[in-house]
Amino acid sequence: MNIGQAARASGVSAKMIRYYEQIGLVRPAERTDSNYRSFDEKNVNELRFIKRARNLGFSVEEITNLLSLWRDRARPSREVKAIAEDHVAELEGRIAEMQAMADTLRHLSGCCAGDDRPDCPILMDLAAGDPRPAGTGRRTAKGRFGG
Amino acid sequence: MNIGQAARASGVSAKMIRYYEQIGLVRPAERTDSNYRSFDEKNVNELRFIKRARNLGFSVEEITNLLSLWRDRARPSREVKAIAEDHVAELEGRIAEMQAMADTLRHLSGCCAGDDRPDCPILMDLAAGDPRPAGTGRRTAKGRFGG
DNA sequence: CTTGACCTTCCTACGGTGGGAAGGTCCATC
DNA sequence: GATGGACCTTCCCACCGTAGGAAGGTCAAG
Repeated sequence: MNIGQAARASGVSAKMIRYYEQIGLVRPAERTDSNYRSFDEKNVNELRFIKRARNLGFSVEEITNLLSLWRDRARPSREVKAIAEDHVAELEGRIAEMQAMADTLRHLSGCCAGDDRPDCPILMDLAAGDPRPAGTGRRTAKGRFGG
Repeated sequence: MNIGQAARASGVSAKMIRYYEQIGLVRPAERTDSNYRSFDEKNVNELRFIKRARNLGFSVEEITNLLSLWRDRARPSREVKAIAEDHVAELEGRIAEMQAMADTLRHLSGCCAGDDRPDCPILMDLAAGDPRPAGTGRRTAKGRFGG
């Protein structure tokens, strides 16, 4: 199986398969005589696993851990659950922050006439409002969902 | 006012002030004879405006527009409101996606014993679940809230 | 005059994804 | 056996916003 076929079969782009190999998320694929990567069903299953985990918002780092637990037939489910719960907590934190932003903006929008006149509570708030740090615990890394 | 003082007064780091100048979000600051940037109250107010807009999740691009509306005393509030509403819609979209992820994961976590045994519905789902694309309209750019 | 706090520019990294160039391979068709 | 096109390879660049640090200049206080 070529990288393109593996990509279509797994839903992970060829570009990303190479990237995942490069950063060590998956083991380097076998190579043919002509240096083409070669994939089997097992590889594709792993890629699908990764794809689904990404769709649930897990970072590559978290997936590294999930993958090694997946491969370990003797893993305690406790460890998997812990990763999942941590991730849920992080998601909830980010949701709460964005919810606060959206709430504030909806309120301001509601106060804004939205007509031809220049008076605008949204701009007034931006110009004079308190800093409003959008949640206290600043996220430090891992800009997920980025372009 | 030095860049450091402006940074403390506005809540925007010196690093970011230089960056905002570089990308054209703010006009290049005046310079002293020794090539130090020099800021006045007006500059600091602008930085505070930016800071608050960022805290509400606006992208630099959106802030560019907000700033020019802010400076334009004759702007129609309609335009400001439109930007705000667009942004709220985007926030809501992202919130919904993350909510779906969190819901799925909470469900799976709830099914997982989380003990020493290896049986784990979370891993089972990742290994065999359907692709579950976490919302249909893939976001394309602007990883906000990143590292 | 030294020390240390500040400033300057320039380069690097992060997360994850895509775009594209330059060159090699494989297969089918002429 | 040549040719063309679909594929592969590696390598570099971009995005967004933020931070870290190096190498060197400046300023004020001791």
